[in-house]
Amino acid sequence: MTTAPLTRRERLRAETVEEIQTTARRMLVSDGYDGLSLRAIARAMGMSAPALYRYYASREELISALVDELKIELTTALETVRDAQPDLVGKLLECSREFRRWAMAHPAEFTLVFTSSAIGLDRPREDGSVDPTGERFGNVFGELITELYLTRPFPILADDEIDTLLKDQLQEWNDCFPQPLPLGVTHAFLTCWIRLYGTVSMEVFGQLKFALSDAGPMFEAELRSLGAMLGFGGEYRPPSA
Amino acid sequence: MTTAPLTRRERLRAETVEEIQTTARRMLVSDGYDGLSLRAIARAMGMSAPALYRYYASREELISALVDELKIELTTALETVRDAQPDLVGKLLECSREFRRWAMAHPAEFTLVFTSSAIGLDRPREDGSVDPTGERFGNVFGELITELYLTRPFPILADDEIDTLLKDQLQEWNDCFPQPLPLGVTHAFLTCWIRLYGTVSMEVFGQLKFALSDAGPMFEAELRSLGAMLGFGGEYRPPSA
DNA sequence: CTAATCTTGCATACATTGTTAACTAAAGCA
DNA sequence: TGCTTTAGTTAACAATGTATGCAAGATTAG
Repeated sequence: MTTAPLTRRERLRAETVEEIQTTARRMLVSDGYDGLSLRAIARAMGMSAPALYRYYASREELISALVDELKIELTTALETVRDAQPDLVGKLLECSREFRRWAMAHPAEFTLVFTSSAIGLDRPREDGSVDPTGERFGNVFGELITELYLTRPFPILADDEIDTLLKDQLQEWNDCFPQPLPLGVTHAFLTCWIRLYGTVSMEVFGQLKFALSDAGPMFEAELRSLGAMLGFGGEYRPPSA
Repeated sequence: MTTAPLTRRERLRAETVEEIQTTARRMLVSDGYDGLSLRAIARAMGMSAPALYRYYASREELISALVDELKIELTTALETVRDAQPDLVGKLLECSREFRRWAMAHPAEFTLVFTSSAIGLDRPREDGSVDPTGERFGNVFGELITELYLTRPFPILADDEIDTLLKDQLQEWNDCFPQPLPLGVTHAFLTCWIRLYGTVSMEVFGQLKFALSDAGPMFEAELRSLGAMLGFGGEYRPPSA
């Protein structure tokens, strides 16, 4: 983007902001969401609490920034895994696995990010624009499904098999895409995403414990089933690790 | 259960407990989870905050009790809808819809109940027993799927199509059931539950807004698809209302 | 180089929270 | 009648988010 000839002050400020974020994250991980207090962060940094107000207007804003940073980290992890895979099927399988891997490795962070709306963060942006971080995250899977369909189309619902009300909404969303796609593809993407997100979030939130002690194999089974739905069932392969 | 000849004091106490719960719920709905403070509840009841400690050992315990009451309310709503439907397909469709309906009508309560593990409530019970409320809730759908399979079996995975690790876990869970079932049924139940819960929770948590302005039609599409998976695709019927 | 300004931090203060302790009055029971 | 249990009170403590005003350092203008 814009080449940044940082002045000395700006550099120090950026470093402080960075330290605040990492400290906040450390507190989140060690003490949970409740331990994520301004004063605790300041204390851990050897600062006074009001000093943090030089960097964030409120605790809420600080946490929002943290959420954003975590979303970016997760997205970057997905993109890295994607770019390391040679073929499309590998990209889809490994990105899905990386999503779960990240969630399981960072349950506190995952919980914060994906319940931020429930906590009251993630208020709709005042200027009505789209959250760019969220969009970049969504694009990882969106682009993969798109490319999959364009290069080796999988069976989808015909337009007249989709309920009218749903069709209108899918159409509206579709209109935001760079290239137009059959609505059935959009629908398939949503279904897949619901199952992927559902499985992972239920596991992290402990909502599968009633049935499964380790949801990993169930996740793989879902993945296999999703692969079949997307027409590459035969090319499913277990995780390399 | 046990016939309860309530003494006067016990009756008054029960009424107070009841009032605390309803007040707490009112605060939750009006002010969100953050507004759910001991002092606010006491204030709204015209009591002093420490008085609440005669009824609950801590704020956390009070909220846990509220979560439990809400779970019971939701489960009862599901059971009522189930018992009002004459046939099995109707029970399954309408129970699923009632789950979503309750969630949409009570988003604050739904969020509290289904993120309670994320908040740190729902700690495993000290005596290692199973949460009876959770079990009763799970049984609603569990029993319906069971009866569905027993009366009109749907296609399931054969045992040797299920990964060994997963099979072991399903078997272990299966052993808790009154009647033994093929593991494929258990697996189908989990898949369905993940999609049902996934769709509803994502809608309530605002995680589908990026694509859909009203997730109702998508929910119906999921329901139709689940019905097909369970062998009653042809008998799908739209909501009566 | 000096003086004005901007930035970053501090200590203090305030209202609010969960929780504990000490106390009081009423209810129930011998 | 007297003793115990219960349900409530007020006062206090520690911790939180946040607002204010001040001091010292960094940066910049003249």
